[in-house]
Amino acid sequence: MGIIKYKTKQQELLLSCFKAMQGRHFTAEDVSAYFQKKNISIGIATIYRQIEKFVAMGVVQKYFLGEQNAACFQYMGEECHKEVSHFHLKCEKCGTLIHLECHDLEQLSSHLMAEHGFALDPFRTVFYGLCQNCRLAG
Amino acid sequence: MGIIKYKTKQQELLLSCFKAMQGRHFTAEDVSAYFQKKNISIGIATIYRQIEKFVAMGVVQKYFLGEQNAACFQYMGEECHKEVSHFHLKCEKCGTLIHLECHDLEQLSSHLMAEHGFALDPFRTVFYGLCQNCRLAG
DNA sequence: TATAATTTGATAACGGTTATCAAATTCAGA
DNA sequence: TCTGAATTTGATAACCGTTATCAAATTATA
Repeated sequence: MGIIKYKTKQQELLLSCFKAMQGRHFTAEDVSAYFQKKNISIGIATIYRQIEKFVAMGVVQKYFLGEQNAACFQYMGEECHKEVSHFHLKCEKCGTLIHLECHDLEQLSSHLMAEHGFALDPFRTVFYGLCQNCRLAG
Repeated sequence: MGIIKYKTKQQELLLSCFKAMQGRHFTAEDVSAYFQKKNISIGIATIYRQIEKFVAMGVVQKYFLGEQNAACFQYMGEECHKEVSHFHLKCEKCGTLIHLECHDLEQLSSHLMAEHGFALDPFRTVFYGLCQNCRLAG
């Protein structure tokens, strides 16, 4: 008996939405808007509740992108992809979120573990700073 | 003409509170409680406003510690310490915040700049993961 | 089916933070 | 040291993302 005990059509709807947004980040509000555009009625509480269940199962990843921003989610595909490691850079100026798959950055994990005994969680860690555009613009 | 145009006693009070909390992190609520305990009346809006001014001046550093937690601040001392670079590790399990001054980590900044054009802001970036204690405790 | 367990959804509530705005304070010049 | 303009204060309303509430609807089980 997993986290989901009863299958509902809302869960199916959510999965279809996640697939439509595969590869992209989305907020609970994005999901709500997606269904409104399709004239499908689904309560915001249900969206939050179900997303959390998918997160608990590893089907959806949750990101905490600082300040009082809305939580950000991403569909991880049918199977669990907990092992795929990519990092996030967030521009403090324009707010752009950059996905970064860089092997050099795995050195970081190794270093933190070897020297500081710290097991980095790349899913939750966000690097803040200035993106190239904003930096050059001024 | 800097950020603070008129000197007020509330600013002095806040500075005295910051000094009393030197080295420790605190929330706006902590500051409010500090003054309540001393029977000093100061509005919560003023606390938030003034802290933001000190943050803008670099006298106080602001940290975003994930989820819907309150923002965390730290007094940086009399002078600006914008150049001193230390990183933060936050344990997802026990919540401990570890200050890390490690030169190897400056490689990270260099790498992000050189390879990805990204100017890392170490004050705002928090590394999430598991601290040694929690990792070994399982 | 009938029943119990669970989910849904409208909406109230929550918590940290920001906006509002009249009153108080600060500063500059006379 | 008064006067007036600029700024800050503080009580409180508003905001926004999220969670709690709870009766009604849905789902699984017998």
